[in-house]
Amino acid sequence: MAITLRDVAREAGVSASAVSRAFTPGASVAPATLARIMTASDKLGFQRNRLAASLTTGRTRLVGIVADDFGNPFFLSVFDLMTKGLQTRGLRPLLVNLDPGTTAAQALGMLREYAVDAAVLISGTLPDEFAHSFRNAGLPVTHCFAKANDTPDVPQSGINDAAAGQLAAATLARHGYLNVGYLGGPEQTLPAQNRFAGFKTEALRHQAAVRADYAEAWSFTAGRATMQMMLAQGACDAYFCADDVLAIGAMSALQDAGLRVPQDVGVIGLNDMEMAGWAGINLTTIAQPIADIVASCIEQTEALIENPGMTPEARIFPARLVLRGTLRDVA
Amino acid sequence: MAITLRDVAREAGVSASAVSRAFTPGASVAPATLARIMTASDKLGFQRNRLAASLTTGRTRLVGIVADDFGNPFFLSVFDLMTKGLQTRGLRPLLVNLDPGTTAAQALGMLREYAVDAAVLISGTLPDEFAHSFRNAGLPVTHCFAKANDTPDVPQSGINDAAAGQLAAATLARHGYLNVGYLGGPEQTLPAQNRFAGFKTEALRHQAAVRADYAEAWSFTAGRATMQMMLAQGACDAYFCADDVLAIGAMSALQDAGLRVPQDVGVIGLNDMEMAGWAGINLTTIAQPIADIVASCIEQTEALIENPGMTPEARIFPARLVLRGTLRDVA
DNA sequence: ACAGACATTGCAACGCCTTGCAAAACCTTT
DNA sequence: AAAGGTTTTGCAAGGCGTTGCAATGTCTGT
Repeated sequence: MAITLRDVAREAGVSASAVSRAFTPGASVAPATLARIMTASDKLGFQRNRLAASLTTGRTRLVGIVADDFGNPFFLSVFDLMTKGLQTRGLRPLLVNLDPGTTAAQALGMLREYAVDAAVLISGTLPDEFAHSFRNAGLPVTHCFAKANDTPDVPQSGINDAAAGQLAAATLARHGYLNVGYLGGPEQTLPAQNRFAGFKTEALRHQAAVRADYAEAWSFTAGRATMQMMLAQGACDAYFCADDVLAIGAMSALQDAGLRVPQDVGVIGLNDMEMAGWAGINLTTIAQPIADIVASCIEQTEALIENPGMTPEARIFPARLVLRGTLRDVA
Repeated sequence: MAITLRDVAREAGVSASAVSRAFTPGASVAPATLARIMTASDKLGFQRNRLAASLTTGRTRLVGIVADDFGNPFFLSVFDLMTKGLQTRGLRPLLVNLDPGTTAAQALGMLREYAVDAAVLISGTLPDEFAHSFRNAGLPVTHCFAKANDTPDVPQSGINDAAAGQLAAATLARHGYLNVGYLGGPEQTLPAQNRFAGFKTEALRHQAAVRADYAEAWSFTAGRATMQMMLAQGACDAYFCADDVLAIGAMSALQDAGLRVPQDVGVIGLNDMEMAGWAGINLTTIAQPIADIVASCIEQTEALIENPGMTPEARIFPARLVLRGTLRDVA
């Protein structure tokens, strides 16, 4: 059916090895032979089968992308950057979309079945177990948007969540808010915890009163519902929402409660997803440098494939304040 | 390095064929043997290499997902459904993210290199050339959210864009709008054209005045900019925006111009993406039944893999009106 | 207990490509 | 023109599974 190496070899009057070498950068082929092979190959429409090649090379150039949150638009840009980034390096993304029931072992099975060269975890909410069990199985794995430990056991790239929380608190303090609330994502997720930790200590340093609540999910609806609950117990001056979608949901609850942002209440988000900049939302937020993070993660993945023994490093990128219209002016 | 069939065979004291058959549903293996093999396999942590298998079976169970719009949040749900749907059928999505420069031939190459069993095109804006050249190369291909011809040359699933446009026009008429505008996506894309065609004829049937403009992209910013232009030439009573993101952008422009929705101007979108239902947006829109469309497309893909000669069919799904708060009440 | 039917198993070849090795071809150099 | 050094090339084995075929084993009915 499909055209094989041998078809091309026959057509060009050379051996199969010659053809193989013609398609292997750096292999030794005489220019004239190369030309003949290329002509034959083009004529026949040959495309070498990377998977057959992988049998001997042990490399598929397939990278497993494992993700569990296709609900948050933030990740759309991440997938875009990630897939394009991999592609330009000649790597191909194989998607594994975890639904809540999927175990680490199952996910690992899906990846091993296709002999991926590496896996990258895209998620702030995936339990460590995934990274662990992949690594224990000898599968190179990196973590993108991870919790960012100092001594991680797999390479990771992301922001320092605690520092981002701290930045949020400092910003609110600078704008004169002294009674502040934290609206996190699901409590058992690391980012929700770490962002709060940084937020809290910094807020306390400014003598602010702090309260916290956690949404059921990183979603508009959950953010809105949680803010409604928080309001029932009295409003704060300002809220730090651990994610922009959460913040947008929260603002919708504030509006319904007749509170104006920023006149009555201040709001600051995190992620700086595209929507945060839309007129009508105009959310002040803390930006993750996602292009840098994704690029770094790809680099780490490539490095890890080359050298699986490499000691894992946490690459921390600076979060940046993006001032828009949801905080009152500095006094 | 990795555990192979033969390792398991040795451990279980059987031949390699036996092990292969143990993992092939429907093959003939004695229960006792099967049990021994499974024990050995579990003990060793064997995972069969589908890619090696594909060499002889000619099937990789890999499906290429080719998409070109990672900007529109609408597609996030589509990817979610598509990848999960494929996974549950034991198919694995290999992503090809087209950037504007990528040619059909390049995309085809990426897919053939990995011997995908089929490709599914997810996009309303991809030129026909992609479907054509894939099919000509003998690669089974289906089109999801396609223009939906009556006699397509590849299987496709989607709504009837013209009918959706018609529904929009009829809805606006029912709500008493007689001076209506159409805000489409890029003019050269089929959905933008077809939605307008249906919209226009139906609007004219109701004696409405119709005007149209096309945005540069299917994005908030483009929708907003286009609406600003349209307003400069005098406002209509109501607008049909060919996509929800466009509609949200348009509403932001309307608001800036001091026009209230729905009191001064009506807006109706298309897609019913999650965000359309958010409090604060509350967009009246026309829903695509995306779960059905995606499921149908997966079915078609499987069918096409089984039987590549199958005559392609266009499966058209009904678009449905979702009434929210951006049209004034029916008189 | 035996012929016949059927289920189970192993052998060996095959799928497509890569690669170590040795032979062949080509250049230099003297 | 021969020796010696480089490049190029082909051979053959190998990677991991599948599968047609023939051989073996098991069970049925009589």
